[in-house]
Amino acid sequence: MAGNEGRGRREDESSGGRGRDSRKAIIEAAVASFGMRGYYGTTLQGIADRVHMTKAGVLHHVGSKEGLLRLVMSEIYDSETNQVVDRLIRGTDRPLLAEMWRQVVAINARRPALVHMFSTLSAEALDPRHPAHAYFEDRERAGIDTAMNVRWALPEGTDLRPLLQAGYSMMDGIQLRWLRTPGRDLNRLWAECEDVIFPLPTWEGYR
Amino acid sequence: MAGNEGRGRREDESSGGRGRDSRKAIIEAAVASFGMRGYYGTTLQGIADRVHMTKAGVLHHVGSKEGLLRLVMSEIYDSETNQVVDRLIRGTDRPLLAEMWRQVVAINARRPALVHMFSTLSAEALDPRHPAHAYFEDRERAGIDTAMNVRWALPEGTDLRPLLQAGYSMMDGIQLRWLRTPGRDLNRLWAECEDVIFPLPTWEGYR
DNA sequence: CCACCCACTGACCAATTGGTAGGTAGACTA
DNA sequence: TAGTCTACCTACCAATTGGTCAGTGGGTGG
Repeated sequence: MAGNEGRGRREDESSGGRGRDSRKAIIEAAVASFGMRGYYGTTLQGIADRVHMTKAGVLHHVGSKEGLLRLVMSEIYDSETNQVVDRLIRGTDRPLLAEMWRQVVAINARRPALVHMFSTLSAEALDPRHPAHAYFEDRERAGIDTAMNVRWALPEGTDLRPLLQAGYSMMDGIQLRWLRTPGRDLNRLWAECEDVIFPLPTWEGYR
Repeated sequence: MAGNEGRGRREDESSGGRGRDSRKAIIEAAVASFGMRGYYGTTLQGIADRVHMTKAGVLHHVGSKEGLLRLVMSEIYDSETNQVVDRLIRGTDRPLLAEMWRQVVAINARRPALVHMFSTLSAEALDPRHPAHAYFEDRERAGIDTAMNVRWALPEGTDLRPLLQAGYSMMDGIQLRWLRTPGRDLNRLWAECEDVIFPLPTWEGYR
C-alpha cells in the first residue's frame, strides 16, 4: 500500500519520484471509485480525498474527469492478459483454449478491484454516449477475432465461434458472482465452469 | 414486495388515471437512467425531464432517490420470470433445465432496458454500501436455491450446482454482449450457448 | 546565485445536486 | 357548498459538481 519508489534519484523523465507515486495512487483510487460508483457517479473530490490531495491537485495530473478515465483504461487490464495470451499462442503449436482461459482467470483472481471496475464500466458503457463505449466494443471484437485466428487443439467438429462467445460470457458472469461473495476462489469457480463447458467424454485430452 | 405504503387507503385501485400514468412513466425513465448512468449517476432532474415534470413532482411520487430505486426494483423484473419458472416447475414432473433457461431468456429478450439496468446495478452493487447490494445477494442465492430443489430431468451423474452457476453466469454474460451489439437476437445467441453447455452426445433427450 | 520546472494548494466560478415548504388547480365526497 | 384528497408547481436551501487561475515551496541545472 504505502508505495515507496527508491529509484527516484536517477534523472530523466522516465522516472520522477513523488509524481510517479501520486499517479499510481490516483489510478488505484480511480479504479476503486469507478467500480463502486460508475463513471458518472465518480467524483474528483472523492478521488482527491482518497489520495490526500485537493481536487485541483488531481486535475493537475489527469487534466479532466475524462482524462482520468482514459488514464486508467489505457494503463491497465488488457496489457497483462494480452501478454500471457500472446506467449501461449506463439509458444505452442496447438494451444489449448482451456489453458488460455485458465491463465486469464488466474490473472484476474489477483486483481479484484480491476475486475470490479471493468464489470461496472462495461455495463454502464452499453450506452453509446458513454466515454468508454467504443473501448468495450473494440475489446469484445478483438478478443473474439484473435482467438478465431489461432489453431487451437479442438475435438473434431467443434464450432469455435459459439464456444468463444459462451466461454467469455461465462467468464464475465462468474467473475461478478465471485466478487459478490467474498472468500470464494475464482480459480476454483472457473474450474467448475470448465467441467461444464468442456465435458469430459468429448474433451478428453483437449483440456 | 409490500404492496402500497399504507397511507393510500383508497378503495378504488385505479385512482386518478393521470397519477398511474405518471408512475409508470417515472419507472420507465428510471429504468433507462439507472441502466445508462448507474444509481449514483442518476439524477432526479434527469428523470423529471424525461417525464416532463419537475424534480418536486417526481419526489412527490417516489419520496426520495432511494425510494425511486426501491419502487423500480420491487415493481419489476423477477416477478415475471418467477411466474414462468413456477409454472414450469409445478406443471411438469421432470422439467428440463434448458427449457427454464429458454423461457427466462425469451422474456428478457423483450425488455432490453430492464436487462441493461440490472446489468449495471448488479455490478455497481457489488459494493456492500450500495442500496441494492442486499437485493442482488438474495437474488443470486434464491435463484440457485430454488433450482436446487427441483427434480430436473438430467443425465446421470450430473453435478447440478456447478451447472447452475455456469448457466446463470453465461446468461448474464451473453445478455451484456447482446446489448452491446444491437440487432442480434438474444434467443439465437442463447441457443448457441446451449449447444455448448448441453453438448449433444450426453444431453440427447434432456434438452 | 538565479531561472525554471514540478507538484500542489486556496480561492473562486456557474451549474447542479437531493430535498423541503408552501401553495394551487381540479376531482371527488358529504 | 364546504372539505378533503391527489397531483402537481414555484421558490428555496446548503452542499457539491467539474473546472480555472494565480500562486507557492522545493528541487535542479547552469
